[in-house]
Amino acid sequence: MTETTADTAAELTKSFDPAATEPRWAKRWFEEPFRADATSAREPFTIVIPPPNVTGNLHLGHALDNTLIDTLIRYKRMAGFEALYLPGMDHAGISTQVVVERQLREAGVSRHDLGRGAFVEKVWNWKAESGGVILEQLRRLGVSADWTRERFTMDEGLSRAVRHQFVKLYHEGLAYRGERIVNWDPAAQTTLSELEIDREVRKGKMSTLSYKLEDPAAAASNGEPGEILIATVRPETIFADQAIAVHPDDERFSHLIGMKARIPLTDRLIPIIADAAVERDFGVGALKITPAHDPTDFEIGERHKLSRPSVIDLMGNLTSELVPEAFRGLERFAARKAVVKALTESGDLIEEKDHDTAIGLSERTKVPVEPIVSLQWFVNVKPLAQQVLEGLDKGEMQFVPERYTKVNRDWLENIRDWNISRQLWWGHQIPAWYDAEGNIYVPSIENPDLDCDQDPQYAHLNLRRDPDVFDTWFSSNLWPFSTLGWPDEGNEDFLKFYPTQVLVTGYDILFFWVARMQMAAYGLTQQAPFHTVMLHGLYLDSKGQKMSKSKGNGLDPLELFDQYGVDASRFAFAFLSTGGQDIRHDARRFEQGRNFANKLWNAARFVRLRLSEVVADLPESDPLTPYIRAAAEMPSGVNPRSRDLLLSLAEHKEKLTLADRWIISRLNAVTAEVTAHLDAFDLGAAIRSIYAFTWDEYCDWYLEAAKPAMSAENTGTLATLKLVLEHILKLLHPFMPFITSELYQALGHRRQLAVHAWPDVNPMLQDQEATEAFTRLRAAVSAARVLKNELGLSPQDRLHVAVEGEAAKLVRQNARVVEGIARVTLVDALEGRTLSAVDAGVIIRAPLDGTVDSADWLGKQQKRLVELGKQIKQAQGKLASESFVARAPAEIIEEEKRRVTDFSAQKERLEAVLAQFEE
RNA sequence: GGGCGGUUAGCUCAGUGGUAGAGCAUUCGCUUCACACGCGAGAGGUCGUAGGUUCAAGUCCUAUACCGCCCA
Repeated sequence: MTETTADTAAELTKSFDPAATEPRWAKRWFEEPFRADATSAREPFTIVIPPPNVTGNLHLGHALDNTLIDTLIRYKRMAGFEALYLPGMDHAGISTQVVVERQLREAGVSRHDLGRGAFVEKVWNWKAESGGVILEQLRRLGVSADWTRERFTMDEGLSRAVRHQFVKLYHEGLAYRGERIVNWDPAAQTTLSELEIDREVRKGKMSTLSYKLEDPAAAASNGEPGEILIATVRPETIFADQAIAVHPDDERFSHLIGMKARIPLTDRLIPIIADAAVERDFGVGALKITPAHDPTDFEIGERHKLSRPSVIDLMGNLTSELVPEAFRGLERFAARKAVVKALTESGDLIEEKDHDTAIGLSERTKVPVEPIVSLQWFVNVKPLAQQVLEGLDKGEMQFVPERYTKVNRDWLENIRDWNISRQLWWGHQIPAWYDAEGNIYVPSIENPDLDCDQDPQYAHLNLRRDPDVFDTWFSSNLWPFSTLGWPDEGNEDFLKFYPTQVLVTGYDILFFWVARMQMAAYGLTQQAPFHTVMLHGLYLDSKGQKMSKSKGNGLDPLELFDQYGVDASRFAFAFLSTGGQDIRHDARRFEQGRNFANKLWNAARFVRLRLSEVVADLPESDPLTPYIRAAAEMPSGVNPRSRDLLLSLAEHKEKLTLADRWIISRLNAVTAEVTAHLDAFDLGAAIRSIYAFTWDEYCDWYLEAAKPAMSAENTGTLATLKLVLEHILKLLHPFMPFITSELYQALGHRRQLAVHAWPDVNPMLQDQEATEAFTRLRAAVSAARVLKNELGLSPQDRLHVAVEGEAAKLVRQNARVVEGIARVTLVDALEGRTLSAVDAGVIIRAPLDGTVDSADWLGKQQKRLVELGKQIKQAQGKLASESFVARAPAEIIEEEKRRVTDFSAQKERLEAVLAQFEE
């Protein structure tokens, strides 16, 4: 319906269509990535992404993570930093191997049929074909990553880093091979890390068993003479018992310590020992100690020098000389039943009661994890943890929110040795070799890259390489520096971009990943890997529950992108992320983002439309003309820098209306606010601030106030319209990169918004006078609107109103604005009875006609009077208090005085208005 | 058992010392020439409970209840 000539730019569509905009920019940002320049003089700002699994799909946690990262990166890039967003993936040892093995199984082959070399090749092929979907999904999010620096933990360089790490730790004596208790997955036949285990509470039984004392004359107070009762949830492991433990201060048992008792169903005697780790309240107070099958028992066993025979094999079956023949070969859960039955028959089972037992399930195979003692590679991480703790003491790293510092510390202070070997084929094979006697050979510090079986000095030994690979965390712990070229510390990327500035991730991997990166970084690079750790909460479903595959309550971010748009989703993520709090999914936030995008789109559309209508009539001599014209005739080469323009507008206030001056002043304040929030990593506060300014001030008030001044001669207003919009786009760009890029281009800019400078804050732009005056105008408009509402008028009806009060003059001077926004006509005086609305400094009167229910109206005004009276009394009360006047700061006292004056004036006026109804 | 977080409008959440906020929902009125993914005007909270500090407490301290998470 708007008449546009052929040479003006294409119109923007009536509403924002993410699908028409987002794919174009996403493609561009992938094909022309934001390459960080290691040779620039700019200060670096680096964030490495938490590498997702190569097998993974994008879930909301990733989307949240990367939105926050990209927001910080885009902000810092605009603020003049050499910003590097480094993407990549990890090889996810067990998950990937499980995926490929499943495929093989479907084809009727096992990995053993193929052999190691061929299997690993298969995995690489799988990766090439179907791995890394997640990075493609990530691109939809519009991240400004440097894709030329994409890394994978199995890459040559990163593999070399892993090898160097191991060699160094080995020669320092920190990496060692030994028998320790590990988490064993009997189905996958490998050890697991804690993160690969799902903890669940299941209904189980706690059994009370009777162990007969060697000395029948002795007696424990918790049973019959000659026996001691113990509690256990795993009766099938009694054959591996090495002791019975009681608390040293527990008087029920103190006389028994040092005695022996017989394991039921066997003839074996075990000692009764005292250990403070025993919980006196648990069960009957005494525990059987089975060092080979329980982590706590293992530690107690260490303290008491107990041996640790195992009765459960790697398949999860009972197989040991210690096991009576009747149970030998039984699967562990079948064995439990059989043992319980036998104990019942022998009378040694005293009681069995329901007990909620925490069990661990293998995340990949869903099989209960078996703690077993096994010969594995471990790292003694205590010295490394110590270095991290010292770094924390020196303030070399900060956590946002700060409270996580303590969690980090506690974990580092109570750390256990780390099992790093995995019985898998996919991963970094451990560079350790063994000779016939079992002696260990590891490459030298001087030449870590030389395999021992290739080393001439070992040629005669016929060395065999350890078949195991490292835990995936043993490579992802190097991520902040292995991705930047380490161990080559002379590498220009490493020199420029390490250490990184911020790490953004969920608090759930604080221990697994963050702490391990800290330890690796201090150990290998002698410094902190990042200055700030920004932790966000978990993304929960709308009921507040964790999302999981087993619950089936997962939400697909890609569907949210389809439904609301990516910008809207990013808006929601930022809006919802406050203070590391968990985030409960709320579709309304996505709708809000979508609506906001549309609002902004239409504001821009409106501004462009109006500018294009007047473009032909713009005065050629006016320096603002080219700038205004550029917005209407895109793309244009002539588009002065908005920073300079802003300053020149501030210097030439005569070209500006009150509204122009007000919005520029507000823009300046909001820029300061948003910048401060971003610097404090409070992205939620930043986006809220931009949202409120854009909608409530720019759209609702400024655009309306500017409408009467949108003609060719008012170049100041025309320029302000465009200028403020451009600044909004800049402030919003880190959060909503697609729509802002699109609109910025539509305002006549050739270079994409992402590479433009972040707006400055300039005290010169503050305009207190304009702000106060415009606030009065707003009050007048609101008052007039209230009257129109009370009179039941439709918006088009031109109500005649009169203005009184101290701001009356101001309102008359700006009659055009007030009349335009409120759709009223200002008149000098009104006759007869009037309704009125009273606000700070203004009173708006309108003639009372027959349509209004005056009793209703009067009732409302009476209520208002009472309210005002209360406020006045409250403020007066404060001022009457000696202690308040003596101790409160002067400005607060002034504020209270002002309130009294203000409210009293309002009250008086209202009373005067009401007086006319009293005849 | 130890630690942490939460408890604010019907719902989901902001708000760290100075007159209680947002989005949605709700009531009334609007196809007002950017936007009904919208505009205008309303209604709706003694901020879990009990003490305390302070001129002033949703905000700080102590205790307590309930919900959730982490560690053992």
